[in-house]
Amino acid sequence: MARRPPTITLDSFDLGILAILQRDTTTPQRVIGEAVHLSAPAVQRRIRRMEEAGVIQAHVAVIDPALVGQSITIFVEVEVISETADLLDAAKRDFAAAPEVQQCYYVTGEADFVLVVVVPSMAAYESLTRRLFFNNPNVKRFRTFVAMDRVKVGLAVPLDEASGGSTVG
Amino acid sequence: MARRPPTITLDSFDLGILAILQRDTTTPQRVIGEAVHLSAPAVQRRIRRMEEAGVIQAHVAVIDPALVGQSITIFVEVEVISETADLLDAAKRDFAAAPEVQQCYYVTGEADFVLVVVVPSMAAYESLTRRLFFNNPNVKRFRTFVAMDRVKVGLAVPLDEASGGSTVG
DNA sequence: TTTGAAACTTAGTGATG
DNA sequence: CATCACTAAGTTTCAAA
Repeated sequence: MARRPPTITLDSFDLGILAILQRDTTTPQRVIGEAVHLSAPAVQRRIRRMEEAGVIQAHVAVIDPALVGQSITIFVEVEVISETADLLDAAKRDFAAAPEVQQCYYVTGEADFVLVVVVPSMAAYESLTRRLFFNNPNVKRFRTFVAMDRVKVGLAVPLDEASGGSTVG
Repeated sequence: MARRPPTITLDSFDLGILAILQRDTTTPQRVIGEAVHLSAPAVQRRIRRMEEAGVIQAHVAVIDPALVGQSITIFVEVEVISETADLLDAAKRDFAAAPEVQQCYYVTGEADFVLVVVVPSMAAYESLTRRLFFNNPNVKRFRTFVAMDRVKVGLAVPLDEASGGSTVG
């Protein structure tokens, strides 16, 4: 596991680099350098520094689920009965462990968890609900929202390059 | 824009390659080749083919929102008044255009849209709700779920390598 | 058709000023 | 931080299965 120093300061160069990388990691460092007015080695040093700091968590390929036979995206709100720490942790582990679960957030509000699920069929989803929800005595209820259109999908973070720099701990 | 042929067949080699790339795009083709028992050029040809087919949509860096000053992730359910095609399209365009909106799905069920929003503060979120929801006469109501824990975040698709191959149109 | 081996080209990396 | 030199990876070519 990568160590994460408690704090890191990002200047506008770093934010400019991030803005490019979160759209296309294959961009040559030389081209990035031209865009942010820096040499390629300088760009590389900043990228490595941000990787070590945990700002850049990974470089991944984005796959179209429909083209690999996983054509259904479902949104699930889950409400639990008991919110004791250990029961919550158990639920988190169960949800996160399922490969069909793309994303899982523990939230405030009328629900306790929100999941984004990708499955090949409704039958597969039904099977998943049995495994994750009906089999879990701590799940009070869940609501299903089937996606008819993936209007916008991604993990891109808004990088307001306007603000000079950001120091975060 | 990349053209997308109507159909493509993926064999177990392709699925093996995808399984690696959606976790780490920086893996050298030579290493991928060793993992799936193929030479580096063969791996490269298959990657390019999948890119052209749209199976691989992009290669992106995953950024920790908290470390770039965007520390709040919010989940929003939106219900609209009228579901005519043009009003829906307008809503889709508005939501997708906002950089704070990381993901947007048009869904069935009690809500019409589900959004994943990333903002630096609740004030910024309030401002966003004014812009996207209160200003839009077609938005009936919306419900907010603030994420207290990002249990699992990613776009990784379940690739059941077990199934020999998949043909999708 | 698709593969693997080798040559080639380009990008990533480290040293120096 | 930029320039240069070096290494390693990505890419093309081509012959064979």
